[in-house]
This record gives sequence, structure tokens and C-alpha cells, in this order.
Amino acid sequence: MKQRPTILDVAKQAGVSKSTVSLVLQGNPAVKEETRKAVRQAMADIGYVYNRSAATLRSATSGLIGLVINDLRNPFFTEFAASFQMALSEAGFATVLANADEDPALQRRMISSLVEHGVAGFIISPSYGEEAETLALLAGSGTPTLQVFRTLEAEGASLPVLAPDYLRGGRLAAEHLIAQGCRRIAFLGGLNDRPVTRERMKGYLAVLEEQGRTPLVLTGQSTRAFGKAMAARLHEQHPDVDGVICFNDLVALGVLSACPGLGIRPGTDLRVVGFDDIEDSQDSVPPLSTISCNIPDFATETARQIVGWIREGTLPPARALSPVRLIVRASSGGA
Amino acid sequence: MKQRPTILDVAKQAGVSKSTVSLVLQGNPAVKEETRKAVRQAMADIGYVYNRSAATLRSATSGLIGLVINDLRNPFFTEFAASFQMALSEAGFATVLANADEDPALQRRMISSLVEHGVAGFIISPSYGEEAETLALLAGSGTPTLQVFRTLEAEGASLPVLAPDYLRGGRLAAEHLIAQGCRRIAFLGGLNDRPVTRERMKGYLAVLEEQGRTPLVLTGQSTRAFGKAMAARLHEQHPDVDGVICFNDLVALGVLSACPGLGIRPGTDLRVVGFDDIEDSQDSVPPLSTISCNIPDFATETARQIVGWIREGTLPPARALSPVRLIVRASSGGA
DNA sequence: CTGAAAGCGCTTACAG
DNA sequence: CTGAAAGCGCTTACAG
Repeated sequence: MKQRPTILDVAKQAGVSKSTVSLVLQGNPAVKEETRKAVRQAMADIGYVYNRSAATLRSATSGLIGLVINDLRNPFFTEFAASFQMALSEAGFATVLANADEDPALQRRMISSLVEHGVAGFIISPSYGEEAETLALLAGSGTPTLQVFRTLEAEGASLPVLAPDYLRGGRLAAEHLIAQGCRRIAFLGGLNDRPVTRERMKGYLAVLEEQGRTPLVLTGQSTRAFGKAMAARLHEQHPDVDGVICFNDLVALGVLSACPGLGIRPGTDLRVVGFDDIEDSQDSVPPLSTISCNIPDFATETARQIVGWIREGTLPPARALSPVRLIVRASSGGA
Repeated sequence: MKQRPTILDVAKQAGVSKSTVSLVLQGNPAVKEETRKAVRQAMADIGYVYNRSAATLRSATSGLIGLVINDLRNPFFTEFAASFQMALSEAGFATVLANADEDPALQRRMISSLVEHGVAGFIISPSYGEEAETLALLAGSGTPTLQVFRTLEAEGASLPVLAPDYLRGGRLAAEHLIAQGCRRIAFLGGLNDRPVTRERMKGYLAVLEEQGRTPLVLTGQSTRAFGKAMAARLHEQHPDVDGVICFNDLVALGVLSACPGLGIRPGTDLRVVGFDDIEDSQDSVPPLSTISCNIPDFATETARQIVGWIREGTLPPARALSPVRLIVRASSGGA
């Protein structure tokens, strides 16, 4: 089995120097159209495959971007990963994936490994913990790094963040339930000390305060199981609650699934709004009203920012918020 | 900003030659423990980072494995991707991700790109279409490639496959429903011409035939929406059906969610079994009986096979089946 | 617009 | 066990 052809073989075949082949490869406009064609033909003829490792070594920039996700099993992040990967491949970059599984030590090891692979940039939806070490590692590598969804901060150190406007989402949900005539609105799910939970809750709390109403907050896991449990608890302990805003769609779907068994009519007795607009939310019974973070657009914007940073050196804003919108379906009695 | 240290800097710092540093890097046992320690210390002191691009170029083997998935938005594949990535990182490989989105042309472009990046191996859950070209591309690159879940075949050409024993899963589901006392059992969902659908259905058909019963097959999309629609249709047109085996959990969850509205008691009037054991299936109302493909183990085995192929040259079996098992929950009236 | 030369940071024989 | 030399396949100035 013969070894792979190199640009030297291409040059020989096309009757030019290997510099010329390299220029064609890089799309340099200085090369005559005719020459360019001849070179491309030669490549096709001998089955040339570009060797990016060599290019990376010489030019010190790879076409790889590291995507480090705290929990890839969560459909919300998966959808982001899928969209991001596709947007990036259109820009000529490949995505190297790492699932940190909410484990900061694992996260650090994976970031180290990706640095060795010479990724040109990082997109990180961080796992909490060991923030100082992780930020130092990233800063030390000098690799452009954009945080998404969540933020890691340590004294002085921080990295640009792109996140959906969670606070506004919380507001939209609360305002919607009030407009629907709800009298008592609860907030369910989300771990209490997490920034994301606090943001979503803050929007809800602000609206209730403006209206002079008393909030009811039951934080906890962000799972269907927690939603089911809380539906029962509300039914028993807070029967006056007629509207709930859930930390995410999973919690909301849990609430909905528990309703029939409790004799609650969702969308009438209890109006439910989720957060994230995951795919399942369209197909629940009843379909779930939710706050959409517009993941495909968010992923495209993320790709645009990191590519701009790498290629043009455009530093993203320190903290950018992406738009969210309310999607009204039957679970909140809408339409 | 000073540029990154190289093994030459490490050698200087440690007072050895750069060859020695390289040997330490590769864990070569020929180096004295004392020297090894000194080298490691020197690396830590000057903040050395291994440059894999250089190593890849010289040794012609990268630590990258390409994972090409037909539909990364499907939670079943996501869970596989997450598990696989983690198993692989333990073996010292990074995973480069590509979502082909069921588009064979996109799939080809992504494989090409991954070949340029010099991936040491491919794991592909293929999108159907352009099989001959895709197989030729893979064969031409000479990269070890293992297919998972699905199979691409063209005359003569084929690649090793690792897949769950779908046929056995279909059998297990059918036998279970019969043991539960079902009289008339239908098979729902899955595109009719797909090999995976055919396998799952074949197990079901075999059992029904052995029992001298008449099958009822309603193939179609593999979505919750299709499941909901079919529940209504069965209710109207085939009220005698008291057991259904669904192509996957999504279809089954759709069926379950439609039951309350139709006045059907799932697990009693209608026993439902799904396929895949996705996470949501534990939390549905009622919890869903299903055939588990044991994705974490499957991912570990996939990693083991591709790493063995790359490192030891152990060619995987042409077609290996991984075990499946029935998980009985309330939707089939079990327990 | 094209060619000859050097070098990116490693690994790989090959001597000692 | 360690050192000097060559080379992986590109890109990058630098002449012409």
C-alpha cells in the first residue's frame, strides 16, 4: 500500500512548485485561474488528501474548536451541541467534544487534553467547581474561550459569556400567567444556589413584587421526577396555587404528567409554563407553554463569535444576552 | 508574550537531551526513574504543553477518533455519544464529533474533513444514502472504521458492525406481552424499509407466528406525535388490540400520553412496550416497559473495539450483536 | 505570479 | 540508558 500523496506529488503531477500548490490550497488569489485548475485536477487525479496536522504544526493554528459541555445527556445541551457543530463545520472548523458530566476535575483534564490537541478556541458550558484552577488553565493556554449558558468566575479572572436572557424569560412567564388570570403563582425547581436558577427566579420575583403578590418558591432538582413530586405537594399543601413557572421543561413535564392522577386539569385548574422549549414540549399532554432560548440561533451566534475572535481577533462582549421568547401553548390555557 | 516551551526547553531545564524528554513523554521504560522525575519536574516548572500536532505529523497517528452520528438530536444517540466520549477519553483519545443530520451528502463532507484532520479511527452510525461513495471514501482513507446501530452496505464493500440484538428485543417484547395475557398485539412505528425496523419487527413476527396469531403492523415515523396518532387509530379501528410493541420509546410515550384522553387505561386495557430505554421512560405515566440496549455498556464496548483495532490491529468481528434486555414497568402491567 | 530554502515540534532509527 | 541527525508535510518569508 503506497503512502499518501503530499503536495510535492501534486506539484510534480501539475508541473508547478510545491509553493504554488500550497497557495492554491489556501485560496490565495495571486494564483492564475488556469494554474489553479491544473493543480486541482492533479489533486483529484492522484487522490491527494490535505494533511491538517502538518499545516497546524507550521502555522500554529488548528481548525479544531473544543466544545466542553457540563451535561451532554441533557437534551437542551445536546441540541446546542448539534446545532453548533453544524454551524461551525460551515465555517470550516471541526468540533472536538468533551462531556464533563458536571465533574470539575474531569472538566480540567479534558480541557488540558484539548489544549494539547491545539484547539483554536473553546466553547464552554462549565461545570461548577475548581473555578480558579480552570480559569488559570484556560488563561495560561491563551486560547480564545467563550462561556455559554453558565458563568465561571474567580477573583479578577473571567471570560466572555453569551447566555440567554434568563431574567427576561422569568418576567415573560410571570407576566403571561398574570394576564391569564392566575391568582397565586409558584416557581418550581432549579438548584437554589445556582446562578441560572437565580436569574430565572429573579424575573419571576420582580413581577410578583411589582404586583404586590406573595411569591412561593420550591427549588430542587431539575427533573421530571421532581416536577411530579412537587405537583402532589402543591395539591396538598398549597391548593390555592393556580399557576406555576418551572425552572425548566423537564420539571414542567413532570408536573403535567402528574396532573391527571391528582384530578387537576392542566391549563385550567393549574396553568404551567416551562423553560427551554425542548422538543418534547410540543408533544406533551397538553402541549407545554415555555420560554424558548432559540437554541439554533444561539448556536449560530456562538459560532460567529468564536470564529470572529479566532480569525479577526474580535473579542466578544464581556457579557452578552441573547433574546428569549414566550411560546404559548395549551398548558397555560393560551390560544 | 513568550511562545510555548518545547521539549528542547524541557531538555535544557532538566539537563538531558531532547530524545530523553520524548522517551519520557511516551512512557518508555528504558528511562531511569530518577531521570523521569527530573524531566517531569522540569515540564511542570516551565509550563510545558505537549504539542500533539507535531507528534501526529511525525508518527502519522493522531489521538483523535471521529464520531459520525446520523441524528444527534435523538436522545438515544446523544446518550451513546456522551458515554462513548467518556470511555474514549479514558483510553487517551479525544472525540471529534459530526452530526450528519440524516443527510448523506453532509455525511460525506464531514467524513472528508475528519480524514484531513487525520483521525485514527471512525465510529459511524450512518445516514442512509450514497452508500457506495461513502464506503469508498472510508476504504480509500484506510482508516479503521466501525459501524454502530445501523449498517451501510454496497456490493462487495462493507465494514464491521456492532449493533444491539434488535431481533431478540422484538422477541422479548412479544413474549412478555403474551405472558401478560394479551390477545392481540400490534407493532407500531419505524419506517418500513429500514433495516432496524425490519429487525425489531422480525422478532415480533416470529413470536406471533409461533403462536399462530395474526400480526398487525402500523409502521411510520418514530416520534411521539406518531404514537399519539396511532393510539387514536387503534382505539377506533382496532379496539381488540390489547398490547403494542413500539419501534422506540418515543412512539410508546406518545401512545401513553394519548391514553387518558381516549379513556384507555395503559397497563390494563392496553399494555405498551417501547424500545431503547431512554431516560424519559422511567418517568412517564405510567412508567414505560421497554427493551434496553444498555447504551453505556454498548459505548464502552465500541470504544474497546476501535481502540483495539487502532493499537493492536485487532479487526472487530464483521457483525457483532450486543445483548438487550426487557425492562418491565407498569405500562405493560408488570410487577 | 513561481521557485528554493528554512522551520514548526515532535519521533525515529542509529550510534555510543 | 543518552545524544546527534534526519524527517513527517505543510507554510512562510524572500528572491526572482
